[in-house]
Amino acid sequence: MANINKPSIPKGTRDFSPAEMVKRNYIFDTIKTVFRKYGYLPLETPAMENLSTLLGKYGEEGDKLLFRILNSGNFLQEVSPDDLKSPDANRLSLKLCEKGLRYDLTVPFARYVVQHQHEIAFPFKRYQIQPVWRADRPQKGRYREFYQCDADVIGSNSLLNEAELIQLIDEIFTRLSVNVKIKINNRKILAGLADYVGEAARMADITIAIDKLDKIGKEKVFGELQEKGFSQSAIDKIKPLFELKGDTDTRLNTLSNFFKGSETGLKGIEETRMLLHLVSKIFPKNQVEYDFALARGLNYYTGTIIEVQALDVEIGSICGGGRYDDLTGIFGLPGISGVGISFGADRIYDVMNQLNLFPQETSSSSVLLFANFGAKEAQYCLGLLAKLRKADICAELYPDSIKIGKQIAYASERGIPYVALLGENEMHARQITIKQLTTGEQKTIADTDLIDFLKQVSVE
RNA sequence: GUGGUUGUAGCUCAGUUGGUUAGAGCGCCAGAUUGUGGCUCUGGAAGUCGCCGGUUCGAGUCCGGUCUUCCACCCCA
Repeated sequence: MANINKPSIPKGTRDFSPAEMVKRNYIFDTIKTVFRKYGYLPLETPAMENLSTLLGKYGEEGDKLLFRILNSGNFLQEVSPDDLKSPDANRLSLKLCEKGLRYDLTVPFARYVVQHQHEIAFPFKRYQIQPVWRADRPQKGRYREFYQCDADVIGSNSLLNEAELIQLIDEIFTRLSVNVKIKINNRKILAGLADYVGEAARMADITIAIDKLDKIGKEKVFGELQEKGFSQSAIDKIKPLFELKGDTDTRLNTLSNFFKGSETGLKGIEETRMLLHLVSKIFPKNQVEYDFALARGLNYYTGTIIEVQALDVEIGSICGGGRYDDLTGIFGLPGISGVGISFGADRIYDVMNQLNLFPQETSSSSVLLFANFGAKEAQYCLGLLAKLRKADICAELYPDSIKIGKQIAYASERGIPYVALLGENEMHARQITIKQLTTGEQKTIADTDLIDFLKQVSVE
């Protein structure tokens, strides 16, 4: 084993083995099936986008996490000595790179909608399942390449869309047997809050701090607000809002008293009430609740925000989304409202793996392996194999004529349940000896009965 | 991006204050069994101790750098 260079993959990326792919595809297939059922159409966009499409859409933090692609050819052409001396690395990178890997699926989708606006029938419902890349520092459940499964509807203001998405979330997690809590909130309420404390311009800081409530507790949230320079009087005004008690109606009513002066805040409360009402009509199997502290980082959300949490495993959110009123405005098409959600397939995988929720499936699809007894016998098997395949039975022939024991061990390892032993004796008698690997049982049948035998066996 | 952490055989891990040829279990390969996997027995292969450099007569062990792993921040799926 003289390895010149140990092979490896970049930090935060993964290989998926066949066994893992079977499980991953189970998740993707479930999600896709439900997306289609609700009328969402497939869409794919390139792995790379122009940096101008991506920059500035995810906040300052997000810009840092974009993977940039070095220009081809003489990429130093545009660079001046001043650029190299400048402490602003970003300035240099803009001259070296004009493309970047996509950071999420929503922004490329917005780009697509604007670019193809004349071909699209609005409201446009699309789903998209593709990897995205972030130059984040990896941790458990956090990768630099991971898949997002998005469903968005753009070109409609109706809260029916939000309700439908919640129904869709509910159905997908029910199908996957993952117990979840679906939390909703509204950015307008958070804007109302910022309004209320007289810091309307600093809503982002407030929401980021509030988002941590679950994790660090309210004292630390106040501490963080203080650190960020909010006045004590502003913080004192926020405090009572953290003490909201009672059911959702009561809490929303209390809030609306606070927000009397804020039109936006009241609108948010109204929307939330309406959405909860609509959701009550679809009888979700999972819990749907209003969460005042839900904020979500992405700053393009303007209305409803949604986040889904697994109940039985400690992990970040496994699905999230919301309404963005003007995402396409940046690309020159203002006034089009959209709402969408994104499933984090990798985290869903982790959750299901920990809870053992994947259905039992063999990693091999073949039910039968013909052992290879030699050139003559192997050729004889080809005919039988062709018949099996014509009958849509997955079967294969071991390609090399090695020890039978090895071939059986191979089938066993592959999870193939039956091995056909067809040597000279069987060949002349037009028979097949079939060994079932789970039990070790073995019996000889006429070769004309093979298809019936396998069909019967696969029904069991 | 900040602070910490990890790396020894395919895998999980030992390896004493720096001292000969770096070990174990599992796995792998071969044979016992030339047409029968799992069990058993016998034998075997496999490691530039993450990488680069330094200190030393001597480094898996100490120091620096770098990459990787995981964790807490930041942020997020």
